[in-house]
Amino acid sequence: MAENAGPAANETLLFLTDDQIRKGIEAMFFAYRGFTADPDRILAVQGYGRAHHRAIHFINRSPGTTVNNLLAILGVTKQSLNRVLRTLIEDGLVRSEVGTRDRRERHLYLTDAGAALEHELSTAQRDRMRAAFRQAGPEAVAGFRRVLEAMMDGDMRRHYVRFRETDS
Amino acid sequence: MAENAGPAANETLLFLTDDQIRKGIEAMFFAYRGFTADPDRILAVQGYGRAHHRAIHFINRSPGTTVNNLLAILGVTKQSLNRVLRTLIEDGLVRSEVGTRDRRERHLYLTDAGAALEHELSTAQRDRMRAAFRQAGPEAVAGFRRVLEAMMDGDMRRHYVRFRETDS
DNA sequence: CTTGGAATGTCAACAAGGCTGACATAAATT
DNA sequence: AATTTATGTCAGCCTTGTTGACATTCCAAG
Repeated sequence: MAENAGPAANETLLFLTDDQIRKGIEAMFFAYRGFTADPDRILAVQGYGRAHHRAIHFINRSPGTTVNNLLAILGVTKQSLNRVLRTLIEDGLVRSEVGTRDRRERHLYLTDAGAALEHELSTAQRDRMRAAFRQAGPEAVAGFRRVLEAMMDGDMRRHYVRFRETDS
Repeated sequence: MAENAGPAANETLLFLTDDQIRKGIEAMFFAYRGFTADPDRILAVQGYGRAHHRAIHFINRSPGTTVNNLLAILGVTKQSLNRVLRTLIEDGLVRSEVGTRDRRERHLYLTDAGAALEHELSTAQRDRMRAAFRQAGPEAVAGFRRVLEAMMDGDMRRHYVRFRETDS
């Protein structure tokens, strides 16, 4: 959208000094901690971890997604995901259905209990994000998103962009 | 789910819809993966992990910092930090000096080898951050920082803000 | 139709790096 | 002298990453 063809070049490039870059790096580090803090607290009570949250989030995001699909998004090994998935299924939060078209595939859905936990987690995380957005203002939010999108690996950006298409 | 204000506020608060918030959440998730990907690759070769990177980063940022200081910044237990620190000291990347003013304290410094690894890691991470900053532009970077600062926990923001001053 | 390879998912075992609890030691403080 | 503070260590647990081995299913070539 808005392009940065603005002021004099030396002014503009101040934001690219090593010191500014390092400040950005530390901002990512500290902010990510805040980003995960609230869900982590909820998950700890139930004996789950961040991996469970990620699985629940993306199953909720794409009901009926396959294990392979989830692997590509989460970027972990299938064995690692499978362990998390197994506990979620055993605990009745996730339902796994054998594919009809291809019976090797397992399609994943949240149960009512799973949806309830998802809601609790995402509410906590959204509350913090919403407060930060509100405090920073709409233009800052647009910039936040532009920088983050530029920071993603290409294949991850693909997953991110694909999700965007589902909105309005 | 939506915590939208009245219809009149709709236009100005579009960036606070649940859908926008969710995009921000997923942007954080995917971007953080990119953020750590390059250092992770370097660290894996040397047999280190992200915990070593964090220790090295903050020792480099505040040479002579104490163990307790580092604990507060990193937000881990001393047992956990000590394990990482011990390997770094054994491998000759970090030097631990008994404090002169208070001889209970250990002041931490990077050795030349430690500084070399730090430089390799931060170069990789900075390159990506710089590319993202350049691509997004200065206004976006300002917004990025504003949102991240608002997302931090209060005590973490304290460490973040303090980084310019000579610490301890 | 059969068979071999590819895709998908599961089980087992191991390592990194969090955590808690208990305890030791040395130095500073009261 | 007693207590508190800063640090280090041992033991053991949990989550979550890894690889290796293996079962099941599908599909396509022979």
